[in-house]
Amino acid sequence: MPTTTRTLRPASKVLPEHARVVHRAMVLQQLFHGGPGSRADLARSTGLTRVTISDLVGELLAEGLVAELGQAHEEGKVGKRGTLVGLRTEAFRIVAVDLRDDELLHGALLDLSGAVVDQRSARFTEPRGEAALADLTAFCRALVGAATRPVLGVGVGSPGIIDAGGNVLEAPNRDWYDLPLAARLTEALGVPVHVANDADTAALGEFTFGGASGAGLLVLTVGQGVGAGIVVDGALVSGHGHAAGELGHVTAVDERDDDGPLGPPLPCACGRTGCLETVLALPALRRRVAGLDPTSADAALASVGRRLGIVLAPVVSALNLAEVVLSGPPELLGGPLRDAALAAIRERTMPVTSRGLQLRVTTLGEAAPLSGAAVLVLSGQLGVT
Amino acid sequence: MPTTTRTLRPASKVLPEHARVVHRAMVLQQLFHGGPGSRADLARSTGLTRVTISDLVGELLAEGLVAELGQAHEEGKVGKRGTLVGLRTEAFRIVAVDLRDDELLHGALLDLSGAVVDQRSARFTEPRGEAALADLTAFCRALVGAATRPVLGVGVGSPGIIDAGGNVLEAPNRDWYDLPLAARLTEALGVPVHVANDADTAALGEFTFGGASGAGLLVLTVGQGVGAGIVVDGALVSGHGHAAGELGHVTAVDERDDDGPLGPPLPCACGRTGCLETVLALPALRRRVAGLDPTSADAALASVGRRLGIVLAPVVSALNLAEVVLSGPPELLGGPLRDAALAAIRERTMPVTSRGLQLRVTTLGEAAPLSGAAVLVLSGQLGVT
DNA sequence: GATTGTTAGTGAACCTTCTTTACAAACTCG
DNA sequence: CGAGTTTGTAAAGAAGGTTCACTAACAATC
Repeated sequence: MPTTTRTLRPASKVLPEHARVVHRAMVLQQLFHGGPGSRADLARSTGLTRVTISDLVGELLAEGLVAELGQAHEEGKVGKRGTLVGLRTEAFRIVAVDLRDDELLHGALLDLSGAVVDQRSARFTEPRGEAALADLTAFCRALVGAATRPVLGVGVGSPGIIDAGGNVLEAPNRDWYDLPLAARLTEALGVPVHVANDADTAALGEFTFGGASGAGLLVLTVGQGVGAGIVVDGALVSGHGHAAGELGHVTAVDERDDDGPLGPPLPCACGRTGCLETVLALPALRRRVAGLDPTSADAALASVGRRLGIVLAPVVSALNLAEVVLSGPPELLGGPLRDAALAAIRERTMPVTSRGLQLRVTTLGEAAPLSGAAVLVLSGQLGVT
Repeated sequence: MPTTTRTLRPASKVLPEHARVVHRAMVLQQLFHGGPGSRADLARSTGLTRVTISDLVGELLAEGLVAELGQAHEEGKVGKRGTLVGLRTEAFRIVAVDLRDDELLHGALLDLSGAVVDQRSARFTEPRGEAALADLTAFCRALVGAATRPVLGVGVGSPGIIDAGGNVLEAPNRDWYDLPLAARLTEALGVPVHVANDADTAALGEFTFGGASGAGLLVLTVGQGVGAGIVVDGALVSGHGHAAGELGHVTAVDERDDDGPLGPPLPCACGRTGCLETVLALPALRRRVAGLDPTSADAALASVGRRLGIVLAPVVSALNLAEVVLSGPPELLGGPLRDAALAAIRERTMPVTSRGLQLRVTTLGEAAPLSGAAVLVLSGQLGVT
């Protein structure tokens, strides 16, 4: 009897063509992360036979997704040289859109390696409701039109609660409720569209391009608001109700913190007080350090970092995370804030938990949300992450 | 192009026989949860064809796992009556062992429905090291020998950090380090053995028998220590380093809580102070309420509940959990403690997070850890959860 | 009571995809 | 140059699913 993995609820049946999809994805995944290789190399790294790999590669060649790159040259190796096969990263384009900003639509064209080929922005005529959707559609259409190569798909990172099918359940910022955004855009553009929460796309971007281990990753996006995307055991956590990662409105400042360096809990847009967002969102951070001398500013940032660490400690412990990534301006998040957060986490969790923990600021910078949206497409269309 | 689910890293190849295993598990799963049904019923609920189901059922009949139970009788339905097929829950036994106690080994024989058929305990001659392993082996052997039906497997819930292969990475209470417990026991007993962390087995038990939704479940085990098992998106969270759920040693009481009803942070066995365990573990709870009149005792329990809620709030938010279950004595955990914890969580998280949240004490009672260990076997051997 | 329509279960033929086996081509090394 | 390796592909075989076709059993209706 085979030792099954500890994955419960298999849910849906398995057909030969599903196996094909999985194996295809494995080949693409290997080429994506491992770079070009011979068919024999692919066979070894995937565990499939050379025969099967030949067949799959033939299929991918026909679709134009991969190309033969000539002979492998390795000195001192006996035997026939393999034919290198590589992903044609330059032959396709991905459209990525970031909807986090209330005023500007941010978008980019990327190739399959995730490199940004073209980047542009547009102003919302109206950032809410059907008008916003119309703006978004036009923006996407323009990006798709600007592509000089076939477009593999469109990835959109949007604030709000979004299910796995790309339906926006609620996005107060855009006044969207129960909007089948992916379906609407797919229909309008004639191109596959994938939509996910902006923090989730950030997490995907970090997972794929940020060198994240994938064993347990939390990406905290710090902007107008605060959100989080979580990858556990190689999969995004969506949560019951698809609202996982809503860390921005967890209480971080108590009444009893009155006397502390942070001052009393501040009122939050959500109607409560002391939410993490009231101290960690960019406007709050900027306000807090404005006009302070460097030493005081550092102390102020550290006090925010400490509160962040206190909120994160239970999450890090519960999930035994390997990595926490702060996504936002490094000049605010990178220094004392990060250090204080990490110190607080270490202080408040077991060594076994904090021992392997990394806490760092994203290395992807500005492009992070767009890279993540691109991963949405890579994952959805090619099975590559 | 098929819309793949958002599961990243397919990892391993898919063969026809894997498909068979999955489909077999789907049939068993349906019979387990849905009770007996005709082959046609199974075809409808699994999505497989009647032909395939016939084939699979034939295989299961031959193995003795299922039996035909006569004709289905439904009034007012046209057509031939189906032959009911049901799991032979009485025909096999599962051995479940709970290693949480430092003095006693707890074990049981269960049938495939999870009902306890026989229950027994034994005293450790020595609860640590190789001696403890010898005790455990003998105890298991006795249970397996006592079974009057074929034993499907042995499930063990143990404290400590345990990987998916049943290797105990570290279990200080038993002085076990890097012990391949599942392999050792399998070899000694000649029966498949599955081992997991006690909190994880508790979570599995709750997931399977406690009517948990499965969309997001955290089971907090409160005993000598405090641990947690987490099921997210239908799978146990193991964590980088397999140490997920280590909530017992998250700081829950701060220095600044000195003046509060809980008093100053207490020293913890782990060397730090103010850990959740120092207020929530059973000894701590009992000590706190000892000799108090009911009103004061309730207040004391509520103050502990509040600290628990504060620790859980970030976790509940981050994972958008559907359900938190407290596993332990209901007389301590059920009343004011639970209420205060839930109140604290509601107070400190967004409505969208707390709205769908259930917080309750386990309904499985004493049998919870053993049921969970049994699920380990059901899951490992039959794919049923 | 015969007929009609529906449902259950199974056998036969076929499809897909993987594997095993076999082989030619290309390369290194002695 | 022969021996041994490695690559890539063709042909045959195995596993497990599906569709199609059929028989059996049953309710309802004429």
